[in-house]
Order: sequence, then C-alpha cells, then structure tokens
Amino acid sequence: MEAFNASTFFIMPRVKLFDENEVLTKAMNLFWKQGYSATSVQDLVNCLGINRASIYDTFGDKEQLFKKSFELYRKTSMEGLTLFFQSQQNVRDGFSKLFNIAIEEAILDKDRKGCFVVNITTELIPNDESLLKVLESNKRDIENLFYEYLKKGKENDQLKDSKDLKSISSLFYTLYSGIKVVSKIETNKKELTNSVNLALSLLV
Amino acid sequence: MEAFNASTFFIMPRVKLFDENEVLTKAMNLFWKQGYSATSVQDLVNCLGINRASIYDTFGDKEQLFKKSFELYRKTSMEGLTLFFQSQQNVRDGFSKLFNIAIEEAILDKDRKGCFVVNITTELIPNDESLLKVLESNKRDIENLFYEYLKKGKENDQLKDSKDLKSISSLFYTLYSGIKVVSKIETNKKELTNSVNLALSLLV
DNA sequence: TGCATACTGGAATGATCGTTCTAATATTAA
DNA sequence: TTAATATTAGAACGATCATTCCAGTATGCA
Repeated sequence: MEAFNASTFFIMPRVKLFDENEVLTKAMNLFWKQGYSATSVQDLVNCLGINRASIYDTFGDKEQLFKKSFELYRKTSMEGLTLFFQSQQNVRDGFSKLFNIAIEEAILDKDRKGCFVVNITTELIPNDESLLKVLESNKRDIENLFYEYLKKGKENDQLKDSKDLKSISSLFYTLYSGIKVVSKIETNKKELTNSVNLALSLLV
Repeated sequence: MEAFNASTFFIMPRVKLFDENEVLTKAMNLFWKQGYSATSVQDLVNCLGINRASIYDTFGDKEQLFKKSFELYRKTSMEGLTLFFQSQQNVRDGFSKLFNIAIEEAILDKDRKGCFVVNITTELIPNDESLLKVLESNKRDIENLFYEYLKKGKENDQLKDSKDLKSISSLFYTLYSGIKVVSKIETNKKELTNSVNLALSLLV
C-alpha cells in the first residue's frame, strides 16, 4: 500500500510546505484574542506568516478558517481536561486545582483573552445557527466529563452519597464560564479564589 | 428664571423632535443583540427610525452612541436591581428570585441577547482601555449592592454570623455572569434552576 | 534539463465600512 | 409673512472589507 500513492501517477514536487497546525494555532490565538468580527483577513495575513492566497487555498474563506480554529481550541481543551482529571485522584482536590489554575492562567495572560468558547458564545449567539449546535454539544461533553469525574469520586467515598452530581456538574460549568468573564475585569487573585473556595465547599 | 431661557435671545423653532431616550433605547437593544463590531451604522439607521445625519448630530459617532447606549443599560440595570432588593425583605428569597428571574428572562427572550455587560466584556476587553474602567466600577457597584443586601439580611438574623459576605457577593456576581453566558446555550429551565438552587444552599 | 506544484507579493474587484455633505422640507417663534 | 432650526433622503468620500486573480519565484521529481 505504501508504494501505491499519489506519486505513482503524478509528479509531486515541493512536498514541503508550512506546518498547517502551526498556522492554525496562530489563527486560533488571534480569533481568541480579537473575536470573529474584529479580526480582518488582513490581520490574519499579518499574523499567520503565509500568503493571503495560501490561507484561502489551505483553509477556505474566513468563516471556515474560524471554525477550524475553534475546533482546534475545543479539541485541545477537551484533551487537556480529560488528561488533567486522569492525573487527579481526589475529586475535591481536582476541582480545586482546576479552578485555581483557571484563575492563575487568567491573571498571567497579559492579553486577557479569557475563554474562546465563552467569547464566541456571547459574540455569535444567537446570530449563528450552526455554531449553536457545536456549543450545545461542547457544554454537554464538558458537563459529562465533570459528572463522570464526580461519580468516580463518589464511588471512592470522596463525596457524600446525598450529593446531586448533575446539579454540581452544571453549576461548576456555569461557574467556570463566569470566572472566564469576570477574570477579564478582576485581576485580584485573592478575591477570585475566595469565591471559588466558597463554591468548592459544596463538595464537602 | 423661567422667563430667562434661550428663547429670550434666539428664535427657537421646531422644538419638538424625536424622543432621544426612545431612540437611545433602540440603539441599546441593537448593540445588545449584535455587539459593537457586528453592528454597522447602516443597521442603526434602519433600526432607530431617524436619519443618519440626526444620529451623528444627536449622539456623535458610532463609538459615542455605543457608550451612551451602554450607560443607559448600566443605569437601568442598577436602578432595577436596587429597587428589586428594596422590595425583597428576606435575603434568601431575594437572591433566589433574582436568579430565577434571570433564568426566566433568558429563556423567554427569543433574541437570546444575554447580558449586555457580559457580552461587551468578552467582546471588547482587552481591546478598549476606557471601557475597562467602566466595567471595573460596574462590578464594584453590583458587588457592593449584593454585599449591603446580604449585610442587612445578616443583621436581621436571616443569615448565620459565620458567613463571609464578601465572598458570597463575589461568587454570586461570577455566577450571575456565568448564567448569562450559559443561558444563551442551555434553555432547559430545570437544569439552570437546579444548579442555581445548589449555589443558593450556601446561604442556608 | 524540464515539468508540475507550492507559495509569494501585490494588484484588482466589488461590496461595505464610518463619516460628512448637500439640497430640500417641516416646524415654530416672532 | 420671515428667520432659524430640525429633520429628511440620499449622494459622496476615502478607507477598509473579503475574495479572487495574476505574474513570478522556489522546489523537487523525472
């Protein structure tokens, strides 16, 4: 099978090209920082380091490039979150660290980009129907991840039996979104951690 | 003093004009729904019902009109919130109603506008320095309102003495912001109220 | 070498952007 | 009436928007 590829029939010169993932990451960061509407194709040309025509050839138009950038963000975040939970054996410590890392990252980010998902939700809903479906399933996925992690904690006697894990999952998702908004304004770490710790007391 | 006004010196014809507040409210709703970047001056002309030149004469350029729209929203929200708390004698009921009204409104709004403050925070921070100051003081004002209301409740023995009211204020502000994001995606009322009720259990 | 493709800079396109201007009309106090 | 202002429709401005195109260069297999 290896010998039977495109070069069997066609001459394939100039196989080396720019790293698509690298370029897409740059686009992701720019859309993340500036939003969809406020990012012009000229901005992208300046930022991505490849030619205007190459952008269109490789990623399609601005909207397609945006959606690919957004999917990269979702995929990366989802994978990161999954791995993080796998590394945290105690559910209370796990959520505490999760929130505190979010706060830490927000404060350290001098671009104050916040969360790409939150930013795009508020910018483009209700004006983009196809995006709504993506965001609905994104919420479902993350809340499920929260739920399964909480369930594992309960099974290991780290949580009381009386806890309603669905409600906790959905509250934590909402709280997480809230932190991503508020931390664009409030950079006092103590205030943020105090309120998060109060919410975490629901797990005790 | 009444006789001593502009008409003493100038002829003042055509005093009747469109209602500035009415027009500004229309602008507010449009910016609220569409955001700043995605709202064109042509959109405003179509929506406000007055001439393009009148918009510029009355409100200045697009950015000034936006800021005036935003201030109207803040003022209206602040007044509404103040009056609401005054009407609610019990602090736990008060916050419960506040959150449940927010959920109800979000679900009933077919435009899914969310919260103007949240939308603008995620769209324009960090790219608008002067807006940051407005948003910082907005957060301070609302958290103070929360705090004073909680304090009154504590003084009336509606809350345990052990409660840290500053943390509750800031957690509720964050949670409120989160709800305004999530309710653009999630329209299942039960799920939203369940998670809110869980947070409200912190007041018990 | 030559051919096919990758990629470039930059021009061109037509639409839309925010803003200003012009000319005409409506209104009202004097 | 007349004078002054409010408001209008719509043209005009230069800038920028997203997108396409073109001519030229770089690369690599045959």
